[in-house]
Amino acid sequence: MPYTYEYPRPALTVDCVVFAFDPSNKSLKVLLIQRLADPFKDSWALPGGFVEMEEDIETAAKRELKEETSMENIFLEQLYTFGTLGRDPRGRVVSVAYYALIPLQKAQTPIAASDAKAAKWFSIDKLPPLAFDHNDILQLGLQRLRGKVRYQPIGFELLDEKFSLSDLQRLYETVLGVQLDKRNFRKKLAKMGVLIETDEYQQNVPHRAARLYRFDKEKYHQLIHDGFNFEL
Amino acid sequence: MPYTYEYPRPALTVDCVVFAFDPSNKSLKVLLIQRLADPFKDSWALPGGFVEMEEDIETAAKRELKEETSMENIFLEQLYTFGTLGRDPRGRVVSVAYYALIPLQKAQTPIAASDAKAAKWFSIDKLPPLAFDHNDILQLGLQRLRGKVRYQPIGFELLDEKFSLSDLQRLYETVLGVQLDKRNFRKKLAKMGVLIETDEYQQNVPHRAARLYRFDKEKYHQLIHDGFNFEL
DNA sequence: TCAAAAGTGTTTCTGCTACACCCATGC
DNA sequence: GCATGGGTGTAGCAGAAACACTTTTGA
Repeated sequence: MPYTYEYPRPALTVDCVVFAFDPSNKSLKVLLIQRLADPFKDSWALPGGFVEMEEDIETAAKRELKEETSMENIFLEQLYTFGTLGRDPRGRVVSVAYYALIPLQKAQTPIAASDAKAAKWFSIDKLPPLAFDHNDILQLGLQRLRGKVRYQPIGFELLDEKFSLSDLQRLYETVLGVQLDKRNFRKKLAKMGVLIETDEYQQNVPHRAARLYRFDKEKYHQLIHDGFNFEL
Repeated sequence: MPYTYEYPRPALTVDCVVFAFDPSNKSLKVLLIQRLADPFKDSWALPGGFVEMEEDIETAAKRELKEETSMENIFLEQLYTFGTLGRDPRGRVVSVAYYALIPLQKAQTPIAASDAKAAKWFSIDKLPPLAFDHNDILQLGLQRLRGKVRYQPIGFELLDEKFSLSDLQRLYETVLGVQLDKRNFRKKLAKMGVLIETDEYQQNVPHRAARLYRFDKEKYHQLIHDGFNFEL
């Protein structure tokens, strides 16, 4: 069933840089799949695939994500469109890259979809060589995450719905690669007033249990509307 | 000469949001073309066109820009890729949008390219209705410009190579939509040390002539390298 | 009782804000 | 000589940074 056009057209794909954060060892992780077929058979690559004709690009990205993680309602934003000649040995392929943030706790063990031999979380400082220009894409995603995390509250997307202040601090320290002062960090967040104190505490920890908080999206949007600026 | 593929493929285009700044009346301008053919014949639209098969996407954007403005070496950055179903009545068309910044002084009168009846600068607060989803694209470009101008020195791209401090201040006031204090603005810039004082002054002004400055790109990149952060 | 992390205030210092007058030039 | 924008310094204040000890819990 062939499709014919008057002028040549590139193929259109999506690729996803999926981040997760493990507070226990302060490591930022990326989801990779191992390719089942050539080109780059057995190489690790970003999850992705072709955009269907009757499907929005972002929908395609969500579909691919669901295949690998069985998760829906994931935080997802467009990152950049890669279309240099020769980036795919099969011919002209333009790829719209997205980045996604998911709470590691909720993420089940990743599933190898039909086009993958395996799917696995990799710590961003222990990455294997990647297929195509996927390393460029991944690095750009990382850069975007680091840039955006400090003036938009997207970091919360990497934590469970309820989290301790120390986990939040560990997240920021990891993503930004800095050391933060506990008291100043808490003071700043308290002043912003976008955290809701719950009555719950950590369970089964071998030390004093930390109180858990939730991010107050409503309040945040209201504050934004009034000209507030989230920062650090 | 038809081209045939096993699966259907969207057409790929580029669209450019081209900004310029007129310090004399503090207005931010956008370049629009008037469409020569259907769909949206006679409507105003962003300059753009199809991406050739053997051409990088950014190269396509530069080519389109050169056709309308006869300028090369323009500041150009990818903005977002628009691909919702139904955004073009002719069928599935995915458009990679770019935004460009050019110094109004250097820009000659825009030229209507082959696909355009006219090309004209519009002040962003007096825009005509636009074809396709081009208003969305334009607004996103504006948002990006406003967001980026405060922590990356891209504003200089909208000024001549040599400019007065007042022009620079007017630019920031216009883009950000705020009023700035002259002394504080100058103090901040002086402290950053990314401006080179020239020995030249404004010509033919009916008042004291302002000294002209240049942006020091070298110095800026060196400072960035040392962990400096441009802001405001 | 020990280990491990949670939780909590004050002081210092730096950087932002607010603010007004004289200067040079063209008409 | 007048109108127009160019150019310059200081004082007060708010917010960031630095910093150490007590509390709770499980083992």
